[in-house]
Amino acid sequence: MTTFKIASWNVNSLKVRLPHVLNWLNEIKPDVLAMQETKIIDAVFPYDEFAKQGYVAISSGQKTYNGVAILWKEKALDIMTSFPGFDDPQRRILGVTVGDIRVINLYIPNGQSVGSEKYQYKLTWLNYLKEYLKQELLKYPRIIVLGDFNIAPQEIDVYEPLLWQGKVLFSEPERAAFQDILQLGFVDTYRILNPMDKKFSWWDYRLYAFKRNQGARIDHILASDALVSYCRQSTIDPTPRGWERPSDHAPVYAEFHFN
DNA sequence: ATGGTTGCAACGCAA
Repeated sequence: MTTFKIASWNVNSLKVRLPHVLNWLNEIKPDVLAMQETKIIDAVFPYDEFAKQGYVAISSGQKTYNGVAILWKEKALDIMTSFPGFDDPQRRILGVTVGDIRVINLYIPNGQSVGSEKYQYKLTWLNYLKEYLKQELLKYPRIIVLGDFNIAPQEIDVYEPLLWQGKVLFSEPERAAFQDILQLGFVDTYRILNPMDKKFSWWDYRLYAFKRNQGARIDHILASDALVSYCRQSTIDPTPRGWERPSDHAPVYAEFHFN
């Protein structure tokens, strides 16, 4: 029996959050950590700090905004950093393969507000994602798609559905795009294993949102149909959100048990 | 209540 623990965390600046990330890795010891909003270029990525804890890092970063990275205990192959035919300067996707598992780390655009240019970019991005995942499923049966989706899939995933109605992160087109992705052959591991739990992964920095637990579940770990039966646990860990100078997102992680 | 806070980097932008 081997267990495989995979995590995702929007760190909102790896430079600022590095101590939190190192502490959390030491405590939870995931096999893989996918990070978003690293906001750091590859040349100054803190590879050595992670190597001390036994992780190899791959970064697809940029200055100031966006940036994704994956930590893994083994060598990763088939690195992918942008959709075919979409020359996007924003570093938002990182796909890697280790063993027989394909991992796709996402920082889906926030969308700013419904109807804005950034919202349109988000929907366009989601279309490219759908096409890409469709192709990936033909190549790899075992896929984990995880990251900051910036989409709360259902009413149970926001603190006050009436307040969120029609708003960015919860609008119908975004939620429909999320369902379309599941339709390709993926399962939201948190929701299938915790059908009634109303827990959040992100809280706005403003207005004491975390203290009031006014948040949304927008960070997800999807498993392809071939992997779902091996997933035994999918968790949100709100603890680091309460630490000093936190990210606005909590880490999430899922555990798979293989024979 | 159309605010509020954080990170970046530079006096605004993105989240």
